[in-house]
Amino acid sequence: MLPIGGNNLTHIMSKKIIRRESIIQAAIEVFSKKDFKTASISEIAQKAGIADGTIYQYFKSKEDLFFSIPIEKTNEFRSQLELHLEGISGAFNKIRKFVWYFLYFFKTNPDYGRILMLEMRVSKSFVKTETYGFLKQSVSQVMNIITEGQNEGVIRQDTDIYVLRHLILGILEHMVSRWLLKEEKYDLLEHHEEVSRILIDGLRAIPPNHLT
Amino acid sequence: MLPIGGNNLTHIMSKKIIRRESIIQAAIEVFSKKDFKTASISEIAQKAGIADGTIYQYFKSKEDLFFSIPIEKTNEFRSQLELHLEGISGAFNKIRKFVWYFLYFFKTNPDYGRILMLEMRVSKSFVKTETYGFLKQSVSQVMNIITEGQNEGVIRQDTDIYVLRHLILGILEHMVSRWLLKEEKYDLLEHHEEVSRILIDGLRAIPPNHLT
Amino acid sequence: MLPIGGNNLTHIMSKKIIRRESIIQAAIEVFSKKDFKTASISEIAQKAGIADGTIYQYFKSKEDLFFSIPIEKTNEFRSQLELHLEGISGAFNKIRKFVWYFLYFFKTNPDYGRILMLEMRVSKSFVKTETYGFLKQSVSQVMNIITEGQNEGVIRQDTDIYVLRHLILGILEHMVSRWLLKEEKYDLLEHHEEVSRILIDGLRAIPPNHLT
Amino acid sequence: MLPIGGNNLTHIMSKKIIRRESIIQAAIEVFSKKDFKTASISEIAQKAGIADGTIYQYFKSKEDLFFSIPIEKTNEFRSQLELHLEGISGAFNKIRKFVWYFLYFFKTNPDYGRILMLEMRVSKSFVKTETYGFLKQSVSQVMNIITEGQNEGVIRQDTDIYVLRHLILGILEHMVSRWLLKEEKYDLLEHHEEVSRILIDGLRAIPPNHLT
DNA sequence: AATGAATGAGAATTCATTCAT
DNA sequence: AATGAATGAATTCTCATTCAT
Repeated sequence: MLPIGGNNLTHIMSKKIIRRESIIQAAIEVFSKKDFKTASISEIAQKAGIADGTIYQYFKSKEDLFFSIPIEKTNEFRSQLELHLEGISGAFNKIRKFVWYFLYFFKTNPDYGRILMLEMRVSKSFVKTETYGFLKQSVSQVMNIITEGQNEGVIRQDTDIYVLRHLILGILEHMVSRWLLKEEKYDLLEHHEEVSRILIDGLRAIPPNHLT
Repeated sequence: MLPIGGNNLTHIMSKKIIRRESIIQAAIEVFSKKDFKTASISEIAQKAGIADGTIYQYFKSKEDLFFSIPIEKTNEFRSQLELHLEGISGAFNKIRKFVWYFLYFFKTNPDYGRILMLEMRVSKSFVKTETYGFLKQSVSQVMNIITEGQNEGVIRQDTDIYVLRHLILGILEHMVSRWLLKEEKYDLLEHHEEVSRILIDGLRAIPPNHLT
Repeated sequence: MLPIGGNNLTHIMSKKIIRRESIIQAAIEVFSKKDFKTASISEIAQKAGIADGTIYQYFKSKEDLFFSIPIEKTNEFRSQLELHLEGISGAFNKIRKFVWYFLYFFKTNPDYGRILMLEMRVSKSFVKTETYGFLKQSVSQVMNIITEGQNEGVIRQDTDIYVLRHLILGILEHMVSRWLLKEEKYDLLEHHEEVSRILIDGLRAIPPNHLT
Repeated sequence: MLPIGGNNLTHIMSKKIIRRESIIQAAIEVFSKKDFKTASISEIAQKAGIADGTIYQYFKSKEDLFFSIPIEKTNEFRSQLELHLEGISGAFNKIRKFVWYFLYFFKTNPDYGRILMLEMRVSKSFVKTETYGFLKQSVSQVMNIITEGQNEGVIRQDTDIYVLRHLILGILEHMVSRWLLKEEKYDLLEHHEEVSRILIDGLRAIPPNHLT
């Protein structure tokens, strides 16, 4: 027979975790439709099926709840990306996969995309958050791939590595943002191959004879 | 001597126009520091040196005022850009100039940049505005340059022209946004040549032998 | 004919002052029935016949409104007291009058009394207010009377003057407080002569032969 | 050996009493820092090392807990006072001792003083409490002393005995209140002799020749 | 045309109290 | 008996907008 106390504790813990996650899920739905100021705690509580006050047992404030959203989502992104990159060799192949996965992730998480791309990414207070630091780390894989490509000799070394990262992420974030603003009316993955191709040609070492 | 009536009318008209512009100028200052919800009509009125109620003689609502900001700024951007492209031949040279001018414009207009890049570009209601359509036109020059390059045979034709445009603007907007969020702590023009080079290599027709 | 502008301005000013006073009057009524925390801005606004928000055009906050109450009341107290002391000579006669007037003032201003005696006088944050300093000044007349009596040689000089002041005010405040807590069921002025007599005997110089 | 059941019961009983007292002790600490409304049950529970809900096993409500505070403290005051008066003869000597003990008690119990003097003494609902009646009894010793003095012929009989009591308690309560509001920055006992002297001179029968 | 006083809807947050475990 | 999660009522203050002057 298992000890009742331990069992009970576990049960309570998981109940708390489940509720916390259900609040975050409700928050994602609400914040993806209205901006931070416009969205209301009441609406989130209602969607989560709990009382307004209960939210404050799990989060210090509306802002705390808001900034808690990316944390689990980022973990999901990062761990899945790792799986997808598994077994792929060559920097360019990895970049192709990264481009695809980035777009795929937001295609399948448009609500979260709206929050991250159209709200947070653009908020000065978010940049000061620790969540932001956490998020930046999470795309550090891009940096690794670039470095790998430079070591392989296939990616140009005449350019600041941060500039290259900005290029890649800038393009991808822009694509996702436009797609969301256009209300997801087309397939976000549609052009992923073309985009990869151009990106890779831009990054490639030993560029072709300049004619211009 | 001109008829007094007409003179008077002109005088009144210009007074109205001048006041309208002074309101917009005040709005740019205020909206660049606070987001749409946080900024207050009162503060704008105070900065413009008029009464709160007076703003409603010139603009239907807070939103109307907000969305009126880009119009004159866009005209300025477009006309100046034309001057800068004057006399330059070759699609790649024009792209280099466009990249430079785009960054230069926001380097010298950071307040407007904050509003356009960190607020409007990301607002669903803005996308539905006629101002948005107007803004899109204003970067149509990029499209012309791309087409020109394709006709010259120097820009790849295997890729959707809209995708190419997104690439260019996505990178530039991303650069400006990051710079603004980092509180303009570095020189926005710092990397403009590297960025142009990579962009052009990515766009270039007859890409080099693929080794990957 | 008087200048319209001036007339108009005066008119507006007095309207603002009148409204301010009507808010304070409503606040006195409400705060005298409920303590600071329990009383609500809504109730005050309703009693003043205006919208909740209007109060915030006249007072920065609930606290600001609360602490604004004593200011005009204190002015009233002080100026009336001066009139009542006019023409009275002799420190003891003045003390008798002061005792009478103090009790009389709160007998005729019980609502204000409840606020001052049962709320403010007992609040640590009030002691830090400038209103508190203002209030202390307002009873400085007591000090003058005591000093006068000491110079006349009729009031004892073996005791700290502040102690004497505390004695007088302590007794009077206590009488008012008890009377208010007992819901004004008896006449506050009932014992004013006895109290004066005892007080004066306590203060008197050349005390009688101590037998104890 | 005593029967186990009885022992156990006693044990349980005392455990309940001890916990009740520890809650009251925690309440004194918390209520002395914040007023009734501002103090929270949560904070009291935390300070007592128990769960919020547990408090409601010992007290009906927050108010009930609040008003339970003075009961034991009053018993302490009364019994100690009796000891201090023991063996002292003469009404004036007793008054001197009473003044001293009153101030001494609050000097050594400032937390309770804050609650009694700055909160309860001023609360209309407290006056209706049975605790209030109990408290009033506890200072009935003053009445006894006054009567004693009148019988001895040393205390004036031309004045209502309740007025005399109010005088004494009013002065003492005022002294304690001021001292607490001034954050105990000086010695509360500093002036106790002067105060006694003046009080006694005020109360004394056959007052000196009135010159006024 | 300009003013600015008045409006009143709206929202985050706190906390005493309950009750299932 | 003890717990502490959940409740939901209650309140201050802000601010876009209106409208009488």
